[in-house]
Amino acid sequence: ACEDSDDEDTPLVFSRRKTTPISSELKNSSLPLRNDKPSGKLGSDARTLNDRGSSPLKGKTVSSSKPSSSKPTLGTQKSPPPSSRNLKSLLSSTRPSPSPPSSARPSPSLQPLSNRPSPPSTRPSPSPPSTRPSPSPQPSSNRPSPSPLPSRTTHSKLPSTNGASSANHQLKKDILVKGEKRSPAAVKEEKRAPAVIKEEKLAKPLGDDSDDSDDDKPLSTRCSVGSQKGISNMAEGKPCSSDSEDDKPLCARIDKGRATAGTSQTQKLKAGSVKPLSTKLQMKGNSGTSAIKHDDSDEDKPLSSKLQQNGSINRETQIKKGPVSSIKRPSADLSAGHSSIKKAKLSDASTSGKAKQIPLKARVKDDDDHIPISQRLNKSASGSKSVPVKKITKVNSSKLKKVNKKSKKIMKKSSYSKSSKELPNSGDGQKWTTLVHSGVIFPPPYQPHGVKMLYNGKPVDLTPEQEEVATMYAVMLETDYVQKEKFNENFFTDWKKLLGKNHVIQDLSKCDFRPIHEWHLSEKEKKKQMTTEDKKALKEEKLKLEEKYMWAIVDGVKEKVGNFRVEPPGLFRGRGEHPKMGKLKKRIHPSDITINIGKDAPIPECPIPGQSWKEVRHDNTVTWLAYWNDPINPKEFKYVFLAASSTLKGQSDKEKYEKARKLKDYIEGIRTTYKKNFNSNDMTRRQIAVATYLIDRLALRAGNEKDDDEADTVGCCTLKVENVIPKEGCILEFDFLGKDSIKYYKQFAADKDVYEAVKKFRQGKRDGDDLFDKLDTSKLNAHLKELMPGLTAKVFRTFNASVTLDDMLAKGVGNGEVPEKIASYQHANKEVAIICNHQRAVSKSHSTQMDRLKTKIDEAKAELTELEMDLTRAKKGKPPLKDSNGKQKRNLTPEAIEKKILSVKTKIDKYERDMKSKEDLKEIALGTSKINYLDPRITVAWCKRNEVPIEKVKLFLLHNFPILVL
DNA sequence: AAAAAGACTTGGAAAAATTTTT
DNA sequence: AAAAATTTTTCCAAGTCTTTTT
Repeated sequence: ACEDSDDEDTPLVFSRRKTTPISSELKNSSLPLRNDKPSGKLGSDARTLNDRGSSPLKGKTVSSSKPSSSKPTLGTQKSPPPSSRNLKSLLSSTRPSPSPPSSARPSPSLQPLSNRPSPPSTRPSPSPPSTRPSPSPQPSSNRPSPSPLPSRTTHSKLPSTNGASSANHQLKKDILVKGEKRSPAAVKEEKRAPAVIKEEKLAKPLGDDSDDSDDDKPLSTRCSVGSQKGISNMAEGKPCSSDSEDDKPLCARIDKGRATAGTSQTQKLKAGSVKPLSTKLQMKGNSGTSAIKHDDSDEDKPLSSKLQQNGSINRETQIKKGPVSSIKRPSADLSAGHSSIKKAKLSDASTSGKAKQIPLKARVKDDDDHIPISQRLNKSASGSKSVPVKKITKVNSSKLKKVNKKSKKIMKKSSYSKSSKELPNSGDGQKWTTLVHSGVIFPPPYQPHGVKMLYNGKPVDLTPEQEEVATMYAVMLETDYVQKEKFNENFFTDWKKLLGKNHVIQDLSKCDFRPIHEWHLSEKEKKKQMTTEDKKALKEEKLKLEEKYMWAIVDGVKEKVGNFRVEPPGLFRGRGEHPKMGKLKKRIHPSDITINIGKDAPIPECPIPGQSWKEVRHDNTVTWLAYWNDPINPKEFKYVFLAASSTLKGQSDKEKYEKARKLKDYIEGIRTTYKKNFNSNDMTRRQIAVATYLIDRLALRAGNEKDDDEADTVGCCTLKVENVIPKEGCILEFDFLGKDSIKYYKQFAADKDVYEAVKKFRQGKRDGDDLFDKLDTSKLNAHLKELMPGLTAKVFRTFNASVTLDDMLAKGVGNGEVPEKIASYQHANKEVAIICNHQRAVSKSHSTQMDRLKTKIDEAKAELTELEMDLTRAKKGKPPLKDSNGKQKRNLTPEAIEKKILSVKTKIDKYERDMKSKEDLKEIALGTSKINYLDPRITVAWCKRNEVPIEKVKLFLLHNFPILVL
């Protein structure tokens, strides 16, 4: 009975496709495709627009993507933009709850605990705050010698507050639909939908069903329930976890104590913080108000329930508002418009939006496709300009309807059977039925520049091949790589092969690449100096050349291709201490490339005359369009896939989030299970239990085995004895290099049993030995799969992210203005990034920028002082003093001066906030979590609840949210 | 069962595009 | 107009996890 989720999804998917075909001018247009654009990919759309794109079609000028976000007044007040509606409907919950969004929900407040001042990071490590991957040697991981200090910056970030409890979620409640009108057709569609939803509900294990039901129920009920729950949860939350003890207080304390001076904030401990998810989850299950079955269930479970609800809701809404949805989806809209109808803009003002006129090419021509999402959103928000928007009319709706129906049916059938996995592809793993694309594009051949490098101070003649490689090195002269021995060694080895044994160049240290480097710089400068027009012309030319490679037609739908450019030759830039850094990555030729394409599709012509593809396949069980063997690691492949905005990717993305949601229903049982095994006599079981615990609580990666010819990094299963140090008070200190050689440092207050188990696992081993000697990822995942179908270690990361996001957002934003709300969203995003340990190097200009802000604040403060003086004098009827330049200022009334004072104060506050947030985020990377971890549905629901236009949350512009869109 | 293949997702940094400030 | 700051894309490396082979 799990399948429900699928059902939900389905509709969406279909809708996209339905979106109707747009005729894009692209060559492909002839085909029967629909277009991609609207459909699913928001992000893509945006890009398209910007880029060049695609073409514009009917002349509408599409406003470029940007416009939307920026300036225009927020869309909030105005009638909700179409897009928003859609989203809302989707996410939001179900029904049109009459209640006003915000008001209804229970206040999230509750957790007194949380405030812990997060102490500055403590970490003992003297590590210089400098950025991370400093080449500094400290391979803690391997050797026996325990690594001294973490060289890189580590950040252990603790989430300061813990979100442990958090209120529950009121997502559902929030959802309101603003009154948009739906087209009749839409309505009809809606009706159908319901059935599907119900089914889904049933399927879920725990309380899912209830969720749905809840939706239906009256708001009031829900609300009350929700609030109660919230409370209960809170209470429960703490208690339940033994963690609670450890977590917060201790950790915090500890951290502080140990805190090292250097990097501060980031590295705080996080024990407490980590947990949130779990606690929440647990709470749910337990939550008290049992009386109301359904309701409770929904509300009780914070995340899961919410999510589920959302999902279900979304569907419903969507369905109901068929029209609306169509609107949202760019595609749909587009489609409609495209063919015949491109009437004017939508009726609503919103749609009209002012399009910014972006010089971007993309929109220029065809636009339909591209415009979609972003625009819509934007438009509504921004004012209205007259941009012609396509209207979605009956036609669309009708089309949509049809499609939906079909889709629904299909979905049901297929998805039904299997609950979890393969929604998209019908059973056998088939990924597509027809696939048409143009292959790949190759980098231009090398153009010798003739600039001579020096050897022993004398110019050296090089053949073009030799010069090409020398240039690759010369270009990297300002990077850290050239300081690394391994890099130089590998480079010289490969270059020497080209030079030949008896070449004059025998020693890299006698080589002087600066002439070539300078040439490179001047070329760069030249480019920079080109006039805008020339640049534009150049770009267009490139676009024209690449245009046909940018699209593929999958099952009749035009989709964007991700990386159709074959990687150019270069020197391998591995991360961390990669043994292969500096090796020559040789040029890829057509004879290295295998193409995958539909059986009936024309085989792409090989772009290089006289050469041919290595192979052409017609494998519809995979999604790649082409691949070649990685020259650095011949056993591995480089694939050409569709862009993230494609339906195919969107689908799997959705499945990913769906799986995380499902985990909520199982998490309690899983936790109970592993706790039981913490003391198991069976060492393998015990290790699995502890590893699962760490993955659950700390969101660690699985940790597959690695070869010796890769950088030495670890994940959970490959943790070494030296990476986990038991400290006083049940504290475990984690210190290791994870993916991309990013340092992970955290002091974590573990369960007593886990703490003891770790000590036991360490016994009799040396620093470099595996902590979990009886474990590897396949065993761990095999075990997880027994607990929940489809469960693997990485699902916990997504799950943790969802719980954290949900929790943080549930805390509420008060009644601040939109910018404040956005800040709270960003804060939530930051917590997720912290949990996932997503870090970035501090930018070189960081300190400069901070200084600059500081100066501004000082200036503003000086101004404030002066104004206050003027005010005092004005009240006494005296004229203001002269300003710093000795000029006489105008006489102002006290009221006017007070007004000025207020504005200066506001300005100061803003600067201070900016400064704080900049400092807080200097080493945290938000991008990855935004793109890969934040469930768009949660974001959309939050936006609705808080009346924040989603375009304000950049997330949406970035990717496809097919999901949301659903 | 374990190693090798294969296919796809996740990540940080660099580059490019935009926007804001000077 | 130029420079600086920011945001968005691109690039491609580095993981995860599944499937196939040995």
